[in-house]
Amino acid sequence: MPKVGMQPVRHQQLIDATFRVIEDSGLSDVTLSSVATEAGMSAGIVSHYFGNKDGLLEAAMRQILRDLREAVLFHCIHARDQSPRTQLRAIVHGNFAPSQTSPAAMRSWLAFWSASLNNPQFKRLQRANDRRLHSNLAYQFGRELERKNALDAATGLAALIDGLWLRGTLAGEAFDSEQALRLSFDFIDQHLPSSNRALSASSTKRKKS
Amino acid sequence: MPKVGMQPVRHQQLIDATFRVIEDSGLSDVTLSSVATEAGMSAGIVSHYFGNKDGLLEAAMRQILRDLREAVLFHCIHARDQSPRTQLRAIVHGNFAPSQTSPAAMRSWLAFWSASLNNPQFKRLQRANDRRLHSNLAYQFGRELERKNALDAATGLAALIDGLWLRGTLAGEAFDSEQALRLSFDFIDQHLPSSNRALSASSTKRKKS
Amino acid sequence: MPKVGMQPVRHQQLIDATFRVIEDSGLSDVTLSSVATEAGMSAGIVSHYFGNKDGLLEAAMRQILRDLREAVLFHCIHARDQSPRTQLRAIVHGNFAPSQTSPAAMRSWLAFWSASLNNPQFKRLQRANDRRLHSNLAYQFGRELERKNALDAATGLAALIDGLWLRGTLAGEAFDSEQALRLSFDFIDQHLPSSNRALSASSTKRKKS
Amino acid sequence: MPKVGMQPVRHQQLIDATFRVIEDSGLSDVTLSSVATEAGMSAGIVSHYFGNKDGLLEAAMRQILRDLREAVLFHCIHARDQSPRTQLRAIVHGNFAPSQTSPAAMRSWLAFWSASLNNPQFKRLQRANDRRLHSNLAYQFGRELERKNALDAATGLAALIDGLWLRGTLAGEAFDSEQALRLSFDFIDQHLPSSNRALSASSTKRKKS
DNA sequence: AATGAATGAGTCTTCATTCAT
DNA sequence: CATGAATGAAGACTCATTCAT
Repeated sequence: MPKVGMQPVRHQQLIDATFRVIEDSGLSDVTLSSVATEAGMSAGIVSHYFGNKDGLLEAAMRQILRDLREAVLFHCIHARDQSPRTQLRAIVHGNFAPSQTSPAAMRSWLAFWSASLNNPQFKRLQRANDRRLHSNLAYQFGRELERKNALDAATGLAALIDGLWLRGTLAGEAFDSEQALRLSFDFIDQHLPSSNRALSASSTKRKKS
Repeated sequence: MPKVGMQPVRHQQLIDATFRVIEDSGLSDVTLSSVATEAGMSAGIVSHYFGNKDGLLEAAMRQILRDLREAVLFHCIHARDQSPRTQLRAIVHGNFAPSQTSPAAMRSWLAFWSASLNNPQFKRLQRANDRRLHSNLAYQFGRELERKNALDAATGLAALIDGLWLRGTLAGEAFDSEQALRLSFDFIDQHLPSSNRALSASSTKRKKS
Repeated sequence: MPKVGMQPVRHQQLIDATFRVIEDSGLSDVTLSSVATEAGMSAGIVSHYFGNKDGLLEAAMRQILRDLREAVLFHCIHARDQSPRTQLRAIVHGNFAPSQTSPAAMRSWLAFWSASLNNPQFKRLQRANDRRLHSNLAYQFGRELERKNALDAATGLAALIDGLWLRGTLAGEAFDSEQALRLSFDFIDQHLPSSNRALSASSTKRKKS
Repeated sequence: MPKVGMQPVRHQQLIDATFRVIEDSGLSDVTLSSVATEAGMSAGIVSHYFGNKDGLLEAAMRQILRDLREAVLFHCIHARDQSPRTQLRAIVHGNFAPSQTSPAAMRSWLAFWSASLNNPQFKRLQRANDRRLHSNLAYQFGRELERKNALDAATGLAALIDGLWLRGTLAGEAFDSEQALRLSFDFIDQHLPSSNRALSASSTKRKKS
């Protein structure tokens, strides 16, 4: 009973199953069988839809990247205003969206990063993503800072975001989004001209002497 | 040609070979054969010395962690003075030491991080390392800041270091130590009380309007 | 050429191949490759069907045990009458049935016995089999003898059967079923009350003095 | 410090170690390393003394056979008298001597039997042993019975002994020597002319009707 | 005499992939 | 469209054996 239009559905089901396997046992346990079983399908199905294992993994990585893009876009669109500070905060928010801080997502990101070091295709996808974040941040910082400083601020904030995310992932506990946001916002405030910084509640205080 | 006292030598040769394989082809290509071949020995030798593959990988990870500890320690000991700012800079310096930013080291770190998500032993080692960095930073910040702010500054700087390191690794080009140091030092200066910050040459400048 | 419903067929083919290998070269030469080759299949097939080597061996042992049960049952059902003497003879007959005295069967039994000393699963199967034989014998002897004597007779006959079987196996020549039956039947006659024994033609004769 | 005359000592130590390994983990775990470790020596020592693994195992089997011969001989020599019945009992006693019913001995016998099916050298040793038992028994029975009957009695008693021994071994509990002796003695009494049998205390009793 | 370092062949097991149905 | 049987290559691990010291 061949059904028409099953392709996109099956694709999605298999990709979702892949993430569940990654979450449960890591990338090294992603076998075509385990994914097929997790998806409730037969062993040969993955090759049928994705050609081979790499095809599946690439599709999974593209999914993750798309999720991130959409999360960032969503926060930027729904931001209170278009000011650099608000937009920067929105970008940060998108990067720490639940879809990115779930255990499955965190494990997958790390796995893909690791894989990207030796897989040209993964590397391409991952670098495009890196550059997009940096360029978005640089654009917003650039609206208030000199280009050189804006680039540094963007590099710093991008690193801070990734670092917070990485340490959160490796910590083994649920991701502390609140702290991540606070530290990122502080960084933004400290780099944007002081008029904005005044609004920040969490400026660093000197120790009582 | 069996010689006595070869154990430590062979250990080191095999661990070095492991890093070379990781650098060339990634953790997933670390095979007992590939390591043995790289080391110019026979296939059974790894099990002979490390019990099994996990034993080898654990030894390799311990090596990396030890290298990092020693790099940090070295910079702290040889720092100009004991001031928080100098010591913080020394810690940063250690984390970006050549032994940590070589392609082999960067790939290995990423591989071990990824593996630590599903390997309890790796996770333990990695978390101990994370905590050491954070506690070192918190101690130095704590000499000038209130405890709460010191902890936040430590978390932020640790994240910034890891993030710079991570993005440098993924960038696929030689690591830009100079930039990493500059951005980290800026972070330190911006969190330590202003008397010290005045010395910083790279303060953020407002865009010429 | 994947066909549906091959499972039971393949199972049997592989078990048969296992027995052939045991017959030809002993249990220690039962290799997944050797079995697969003997069965005309590929190396990975055994794991596919039996999970692992132990699964195959256990299936083979179960087969042997089932064959014995069926041989005994067959002789008991087709026995001339239900008298203890006839039924005991039937049990003996079943134990020396051709399916149990073929070289393949004899080697396999010995191999499994040996293995059962260190393999709990094998030991369980083998002990259940031992107990069944003993309890069957004890039941029949019990119809004519006091319980204590019946148990002793059962133990003795079971031992005699196994011993004849064992020595026949180790002798290296074709199993002498006729002798085994005669000696076993004598044992039965000597333990059942004399009214039955009178029928026996092979009573022990005193040496002519 | 090379010592003279160590050879026989080392030989014995290694053979003893072999039996301990067989007792603990079965013949399949007898590796040159495990034996050497058990003997407190180095890995290469077995090859040094026995040439190769088969040499060790053959020496071990010879030891077991010698132990049996000596146990039988001991009981025959120290028997009360030279009557066939007493001598047959002595032979039985020897076969169930502690040195033969220890767990180590039982496991070793079974292992060697199994191995003898495919190892010509083992088969030779084992068959010589079988024949010796049978011929000893046949000689004693032959002093009272016609040759044909004596041979049958010998075959039956040999089988009974081996069967009792085998079932005792497989039972997994400590060997019940008392029962084995009683059943064997009964067999002897039932085959020797009745004048001797009258002495037997355990004649089979008819069930109370 | 004795050690133990080193080798390399052999075995079990896993898996991506193919393909007849 | 979908299944799952079958293959065969590759990897981890074991172990008998050799041999320089």
